[in-house]
Amino acid sequence: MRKNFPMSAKLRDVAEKAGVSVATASRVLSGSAEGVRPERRQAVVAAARELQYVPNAHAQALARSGTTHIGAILHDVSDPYFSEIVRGLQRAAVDAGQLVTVCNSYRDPERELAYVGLLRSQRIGALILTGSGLDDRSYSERLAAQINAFASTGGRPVFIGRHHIAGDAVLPDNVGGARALARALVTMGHRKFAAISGPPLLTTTRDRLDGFKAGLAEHGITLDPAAIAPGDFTREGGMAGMAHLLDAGPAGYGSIASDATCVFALNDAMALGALRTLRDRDIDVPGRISLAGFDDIPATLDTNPTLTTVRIPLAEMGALAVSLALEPPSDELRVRHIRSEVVLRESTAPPAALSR
Amino acid sequence: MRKNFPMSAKLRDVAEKAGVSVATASRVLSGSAEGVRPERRQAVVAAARELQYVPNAHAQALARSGTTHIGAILHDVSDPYFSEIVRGLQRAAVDAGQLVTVCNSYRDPERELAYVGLLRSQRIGALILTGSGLDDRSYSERLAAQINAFASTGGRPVFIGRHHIAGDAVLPDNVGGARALARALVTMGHRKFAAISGPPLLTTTRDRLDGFKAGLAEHGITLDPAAIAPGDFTREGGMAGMAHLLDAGPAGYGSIASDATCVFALNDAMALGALRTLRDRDIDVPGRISLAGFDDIPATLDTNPTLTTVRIPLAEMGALAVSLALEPPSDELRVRHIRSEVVLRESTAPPAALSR
DNA sequence: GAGTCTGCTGAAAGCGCTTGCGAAAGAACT
DNA sequence: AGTTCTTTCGCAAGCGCTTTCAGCAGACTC
Repeated sequence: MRKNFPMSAKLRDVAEKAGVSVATASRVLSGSAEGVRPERRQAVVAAARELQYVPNAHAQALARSGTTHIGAILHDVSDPYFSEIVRGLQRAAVDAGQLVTVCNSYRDPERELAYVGLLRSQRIGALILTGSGLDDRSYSERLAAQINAFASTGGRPVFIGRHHIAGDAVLPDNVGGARALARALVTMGHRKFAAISGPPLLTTTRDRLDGFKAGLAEHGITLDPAAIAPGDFTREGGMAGMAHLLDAGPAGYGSIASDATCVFALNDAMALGALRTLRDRDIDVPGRISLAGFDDIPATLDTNPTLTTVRIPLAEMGALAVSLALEPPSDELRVRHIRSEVVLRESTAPPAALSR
Repeated sequence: MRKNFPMSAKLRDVAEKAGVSVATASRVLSGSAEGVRPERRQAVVAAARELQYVPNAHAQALARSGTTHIGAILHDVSDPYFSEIVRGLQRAAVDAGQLVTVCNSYRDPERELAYVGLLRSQRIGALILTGSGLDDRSYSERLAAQINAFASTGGRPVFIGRHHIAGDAVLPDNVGGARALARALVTMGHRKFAAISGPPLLTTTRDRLDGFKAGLAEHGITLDPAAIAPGDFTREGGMAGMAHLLDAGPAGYGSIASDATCVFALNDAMALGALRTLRDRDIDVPGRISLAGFDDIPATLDTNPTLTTVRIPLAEMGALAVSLALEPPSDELRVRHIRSEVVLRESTAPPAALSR
């Protein structure tokens, strides 16, 4: 494709026009050499400008065997959680003169694996894998194989928010954050909880749920398994999850909502959905029921009531991942643990009837 | 950098292991040839798998002089407006087997120009420029030069939502949408309006403002220039803009809010911010004042009240841009006009005191 | 003024892959 | 068995750039 086009000027053209050899031209244009007489230097620069010369990055990559490209694989850029991360990634990457290729895996393991291959073939210098890891044997093994191969050829894999297979990692404190949230909620007066969970196989789901349970357990409270609605980390999932809690309720329990005074949605997107369902049914938040999310995506400030959540510094994590990727590799894997922080807002309040 | 690493397997290794020539290996691995005996074919495939062979995309790009990479330059991926577009872009690109490199320009013309160069040097096949164009002479000219050079070497530039310099374009109907919105608002009963504008140099700002004014004009209403607060298309800008309207008010007019019954924020992000300011001051929306935005980003559904806005199919526009970029080039520039649609939600209602 | 350095340059060898072209090896015909 | 087609392959020439290495001035020694 795109053949027989007046191919853009190449280094040779510049060299000819400047009356020097390609070697010299390369030296001045790629900056690597000071050892070129000023006059020629200028001649080359002038010729390059005149010809609108743009170096062929592929040729350069081939010749130098290395690129200035970073690959990032994540669930979906338009999901605020990831787009915040990407923002941090981008910023740090640009500062380091790197370009970023982002790929949406839509949480499809196969697609993710395919992207790893594609990105590897682009000879990216670093690969950043974001999003909860999947707790699946076959997948993990295949991914590990790819990652190892990548790393063994000098590539730098970095994981964000997921169990790291063979690379540095930036991990938010899901367990601790959820536990702290549970504590805060109990302190507020809540005793009966319900939750909207995430995809069962995601490690994030497990960590947050476990942390939350642990926090409750500290106060001798248990989370009834029947009060855990399935969810998928999307807004729609949150809507459905809340509806599930409200309608079906666990067999024999009647509606959960008439029982629980506080619902923990495992991420903000679902909390947003849950809030919508609640509003649609005219259920007062936090009057009748308190609601908390996790992540602290920007939208949590625009809801009414504003959403209580656990803040994790998404953009910073992205930036941190890039800097890890760009640091010279070390012998042992580096893991950066990121503190999470409970942010109490309007969507949670002491249970209305403090009777109990 | 990253030298002396056990470089990953190359085609030659695969060929040797399979006992064939690189030419043959290339043929089977790159699929371009059916003319290879099945047995050898399999031998090559097997060898490739065994060696974990990953083709070097740079070498391929160089040899074929062409890539399967699309570049996209936009304001900021984490801005919902753009992340929706990117989502559409990504989807369409993947379907076409293309990778996408996204670059955040942060609306900085210099950065944008620099990215065009960088992306060109990556020999991307298509370049998608998103976000409002800047109404600046020098910038336009330099960009046009770059774009023309790109196009003249077979590259396919496509513009989304901005005046196209020299490439196909996907344009939302900003003028028409804003006009329709104005009509709807007037029909609802409003007579006095205020607006929160965008960056003055952006064409989008002008189009939306002009459209809105035109809509009002149809009913003999004019928008007092003093009732137009400056804005910057961000949430914070919206907060400030609304505060400006509320506090400062135009000299001699007293507070705009005590006058206008409806505020049009030129995009949803600002509308969100405006809503926040309104809530902070306990000003009822739409009871005391109606509010409308533009774009219909997902977050408009999560506010309370939900936001009246003008819907433009962001994701579709992204996808459309990719398909334009991938179609064989035509002689004349193709321009796809995208219909926008007024979506009335809870944030607008007839003015409380229909006295007037 | 012969011998050494230093500083610039250019020739040329790749980087890993694709592909046009001719050769080899069968297949199909007299 | 000798010819003529087809297939199927491998050779080798790039793709555009970087970088080593050796060459050649001119600047320095003594």
